[in-house]
Amino acid sequence: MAKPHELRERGLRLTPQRELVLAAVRELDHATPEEIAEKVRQTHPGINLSTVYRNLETLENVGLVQHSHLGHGGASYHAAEELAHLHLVCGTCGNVGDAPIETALSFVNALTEDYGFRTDVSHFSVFGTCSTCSQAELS
Amino acid sequence: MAKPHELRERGLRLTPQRELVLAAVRELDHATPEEIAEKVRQTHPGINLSTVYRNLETLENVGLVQHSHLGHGGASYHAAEELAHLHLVCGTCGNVGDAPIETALSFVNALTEDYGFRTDVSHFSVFGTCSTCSQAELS
DNA sequence: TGTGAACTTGCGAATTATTCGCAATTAGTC
DNA sequence: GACTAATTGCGAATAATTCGCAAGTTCACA
Ligand SMILES: [Mn+2]
Ligand SMILES: [Mn+2]
Ligand SMILES: [Zn+2]
Ligand SMILES: [Zn+2]
Repeated sequence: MAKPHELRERGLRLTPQRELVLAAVRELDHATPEEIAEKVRQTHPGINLSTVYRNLETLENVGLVQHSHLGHGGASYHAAEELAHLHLVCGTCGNVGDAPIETALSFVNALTEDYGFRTDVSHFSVFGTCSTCSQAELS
Repeated sequence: MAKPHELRERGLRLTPQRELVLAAVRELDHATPEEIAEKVRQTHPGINLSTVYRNLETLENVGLVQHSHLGHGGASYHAAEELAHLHLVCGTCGNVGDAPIETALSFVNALTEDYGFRTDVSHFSVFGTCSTCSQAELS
């Protein structure tokens, strides 16, 4: 995982920390910097949280990882090559569900046509109420 | 602005701070707690930031204000009675554009039908690249 | 194989955003 | 007016993220 040339190819130096951060992002899904740090510590206990933050930023700059917002703040990271999908976040129970990007296709196209706005579907979260919580509301 | 009974009706006590916070949310648009505090200070210089936070939470609980996320974190508040609209946030220049909710109608309906997910269109921000930045990219 | 410049890391401190605890102050009720 | 519960201000506590800097590493190249 995280072959050397993936990083060098993009002009990045290859350090154990950087490789491990990238590997962790790929293994975990929608992971926060803190969760990524924890994962990396299984192999490299000494890694500092600020190193994780710096590497996430660097890796995002060269397009190897991306972040999105699932909760009311903070960022979660995922591998860039991962299949893009929508996040349906329930504001009541906090659950995060997935949906294929195609669901948003006509919406995305409408924004492009009407405003010339190119939507990054994988970055935005869709907030609302999940079906479970909707039903519970009927009480 | 912020007539007494609006608050009492909902079981809230009427304090100058609370009235002013609500008034500020209505005058400003997409305001952060800090911006709201500043606005309130024009009339009531002594207000504490934590009072603003507490009142925003209280007002949101009774449905008078709502929050949404425009940037990469933090929350912005707006009056609940305000016409709901989408926020198109450009990740390149940071601009926040508006679009009518209708644009998302078929998308929202699809989520309801496929997942029973009731989308809160006014809460989610749509990330992407605005037309200006898209064009600038062609260089 | 060295060497050195540029890049990274660890560490602790600084920021920023938000929340808490608590005593003093008010608002609403009777 | 008197009482009770809600609210405020204040300062401290958290949490999340960023910075500065000295020490350690990586990589290019001699
Ligand atoms: Mn939110
Ligand atoms: Mn973001
Ligand atoms: Zn739910
Ligand atoms: Zn832009």
